[in-house]
Amino acid sequence: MKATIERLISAALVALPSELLSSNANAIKPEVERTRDTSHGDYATNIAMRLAKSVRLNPKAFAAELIKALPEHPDVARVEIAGPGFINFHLTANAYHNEIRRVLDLQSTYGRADPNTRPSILLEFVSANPTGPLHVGHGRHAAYGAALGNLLAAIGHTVTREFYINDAGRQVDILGLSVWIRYLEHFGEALPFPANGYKGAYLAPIATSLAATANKEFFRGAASIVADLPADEANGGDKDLYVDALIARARSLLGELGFQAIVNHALNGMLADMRADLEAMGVHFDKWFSERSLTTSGAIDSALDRLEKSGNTYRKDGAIWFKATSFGDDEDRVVERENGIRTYFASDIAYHLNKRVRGYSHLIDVLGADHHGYVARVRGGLAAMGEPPESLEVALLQLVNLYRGDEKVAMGKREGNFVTLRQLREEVGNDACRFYYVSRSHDQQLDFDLELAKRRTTDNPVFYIQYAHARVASVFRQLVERDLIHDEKVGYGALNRLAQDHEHKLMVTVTRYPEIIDLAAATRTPHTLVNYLRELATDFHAAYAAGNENAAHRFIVDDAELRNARLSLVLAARQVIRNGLDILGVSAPQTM
RNA sequence: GCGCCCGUAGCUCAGCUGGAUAGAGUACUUGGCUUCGAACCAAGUGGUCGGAGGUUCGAAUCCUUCCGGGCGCACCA
Repeated sequence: MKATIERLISAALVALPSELLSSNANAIKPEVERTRDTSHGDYATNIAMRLAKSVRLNPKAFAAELIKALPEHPDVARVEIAGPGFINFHLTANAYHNEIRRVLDLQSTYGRADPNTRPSILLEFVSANPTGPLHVGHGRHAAYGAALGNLLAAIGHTVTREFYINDAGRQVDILGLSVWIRYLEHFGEALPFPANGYKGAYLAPIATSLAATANKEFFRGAASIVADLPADEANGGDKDLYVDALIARARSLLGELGFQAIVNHALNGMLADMRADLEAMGVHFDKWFSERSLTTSGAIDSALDRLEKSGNTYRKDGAIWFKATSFGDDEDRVVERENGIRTYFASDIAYHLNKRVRGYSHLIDVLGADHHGYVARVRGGLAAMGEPPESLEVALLQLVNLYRGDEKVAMGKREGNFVTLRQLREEVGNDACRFYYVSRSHDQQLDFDLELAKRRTTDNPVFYIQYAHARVASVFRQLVERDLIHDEKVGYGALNRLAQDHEHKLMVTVTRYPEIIDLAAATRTPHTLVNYLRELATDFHAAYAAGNENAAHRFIVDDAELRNARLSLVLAARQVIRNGLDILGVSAPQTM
């Protein structure tokens, strides 16, 4: 409907008398928005106020000219000038009836553009380190990323959802070491747990499965392992030196292959757990991309090559530096250390180059707000390698604070006392979880109240919306009980019988859905959709309650035309609620 | 010190990339179930949009500055 108005205005702009014609009339995209106040009609545009100056006319006079040039359209009942120069469009009732019929015809595709009508997007999110289970912070990334992916797909992008596995580097070695120690304990060989190791209980099952598959293949005596090692933190030493020495000892005792086998076992165990966790949350990834593969495939080599060939690297203090300052970063960055080992940043730019090489024109990274400093660096890397830096878009998500009522739940990752995503989902349920995470703007810190999320009452919006859906289902159950059926043909033809204010309001809100999807996708704000669904549920509940005030306003009435028309409207509302919840990854229940 | 995010009703937050009289939920006050689910609805109370300047037809929104809160500023990932 909005597109229709936009087209009419565009047509009027080029049809204006020549002295009023803007030189770039074809390029001007009219801004059309829903009116907030029904007395202002259905849609309004501010175009006359925007353009008046350039044609040296006051906005109202220009608006009058524009209206003269406006083509006729059956959906438009009348057009008028209001306020400082707004042009207000009043639509016919039939325009809305047609849109309701479209909802019912298109069903789950209502509000969706044709697939592949926009550029392909690589959407990377979560990408948690595989050294610990997903926690509540990752949950926000999962829920946001999944919802954003659905929104982008809904407006016609082809979306590849990707999880970047940080399976290279020291942290992963420490993970393998930690599992190895637990494995040794399994066979009764105890050595003091390194201060820098991963102490969490979540490694126990992985160590147990290692023991089951490998038996004593990796068993070594504690004495031989700790012999001549520097002191750990507990004994007044340095925890980093100690853990690195311990890893080196493990490598020498087990051989590189042996140690790698343990690391891989640990990694696979952690990844399987994260994947299961995410799938249970309804968050699916199309690809799990290994950081290690960047080394083995030579992607890092070729990325650094490209940097060097473009003259954007130099050597200093034995290390290789990238001239990040030439591309807007605060300081230059090391890509290869003195010891010949590449930095994390090296694999990062290689990874983003790889995304481009794989053919994605647009890249979106969903990152924690604490990574904001990293954006300029990676963009700079892309630019230095000859890729457009603006092809990388970054959505920064603010922190999640967990509350139980008024009490903040303390979380420390090192201590291993953080609440996992799995615990959260089990406690509050998946729907409340998915909904809550995306209910606030992503650049706002999120206070996740466990008590509120669990509450099955009106102050919990997820149930409020789901209840609207279940209520429609209940109406149709009632219909069956009364031996009636919904005659869609009659309903389609009788939509003009919907004369009540609350019916009209509901109809208007239902038809806003495609505009909301466009907006939420364009601004990367799933919470826009959340707010809309709440409004839609409100309008539905109001229409429903009208029947409690006055039986003549019920959906199921004796008058067959009216009944079927109302049922059609209610069905359209249900469809839109369902489509919206589907994008958010929240279920639309028939009963509650 | 530099960078990013935030500051809107008692509380939690929206505010459609600058529009018309700033909105929801919650809390509080009041009213509404003998047939479609009251897990609901209706009405009311509640605002210096952190402060001060500026940009223009028009600012909660953009710019500058100050105040307050959060997060970053590695040859860690």
